[in-house]
Amino acid sequence: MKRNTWQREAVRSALGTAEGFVSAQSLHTSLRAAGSSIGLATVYRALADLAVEGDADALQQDGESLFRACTPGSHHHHLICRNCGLTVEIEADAVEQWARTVAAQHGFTQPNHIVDVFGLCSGCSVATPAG
Amino acid sequence: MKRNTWQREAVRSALGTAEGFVSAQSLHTSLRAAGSSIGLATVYRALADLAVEGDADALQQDGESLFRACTPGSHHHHLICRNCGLTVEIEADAVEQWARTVAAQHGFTQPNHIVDVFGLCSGCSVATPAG
DNA sequence: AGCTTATTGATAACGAATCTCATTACGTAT
DNA sequence: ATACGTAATGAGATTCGTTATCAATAAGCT
Repeated sequence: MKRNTWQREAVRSALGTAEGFVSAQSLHTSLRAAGSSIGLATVYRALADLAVEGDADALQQDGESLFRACTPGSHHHHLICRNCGLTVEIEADAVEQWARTVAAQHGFTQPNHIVDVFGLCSGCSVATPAG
Repeated sequence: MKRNTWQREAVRSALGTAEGFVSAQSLHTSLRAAGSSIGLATVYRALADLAVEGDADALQQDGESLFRACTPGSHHHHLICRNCGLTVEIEADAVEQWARTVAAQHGFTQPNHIVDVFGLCSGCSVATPAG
């Protein structure tokens, strides 16, 4: 049976207040800095659960997994600022259909897809020269 | 100055003969099994170089980087079989434009994107029951 | 051939993520 | 309320992919 613990709620809450995608390690550091006694392994476990339940999105960058709270139940992708991590959820039916079509055209079944767009948000575009 | 070594060529060649995406570790193992004395660090370095030069594509899965030889100079994405690793290069101007448009709509500049489609190839679809 | 220095490779070091297992505490039954 | 079974926790050890170290090697130029 699945139990409700304050640790899970702390992770869920901390993930909700984070601006963009966060690593398990940095989330753990934040929680400890805020006075929590939560363990690192528990943060990893809670994040994995949230991702499975659909309450968090995950992406892999530089060999580490990053997580972010997301609106549950809806399939969407992300527009992420390379500089500050600001993230916008985007829906794209056109891309969903394109993925299905391309897969079918090559005889592939049960298609999945990974679609993420990175860039510099308007604020960081001003602060950072092009290059 | 950049130098040409038989090690680089061995990695390039081994990557070219691989069916789908391969990890640095497995590529190293293959090369050693074939009698080469190449070192693991060199394989990592060569793969990183190939990726930078645009002669190899990279993707991250389960916390490890996978590489694959690709047609240089062309921007494209991949349709990858989850089961056997068979990979098809796909071009999609529509997706490129969509990514640029979405980024611009939200004030993002210098857009990048990660787009990969996973599924079961026709062969594996037959062999593997749905689910 | 000689020289400069980029490259190599064995190994150590690093870091993210997982495993271990004794302890804790959630949820239910009493 | 109290007791109980067991899921969950957490400190530390462990695994595993990747990178850094550094002496030895060899590529490319003169």
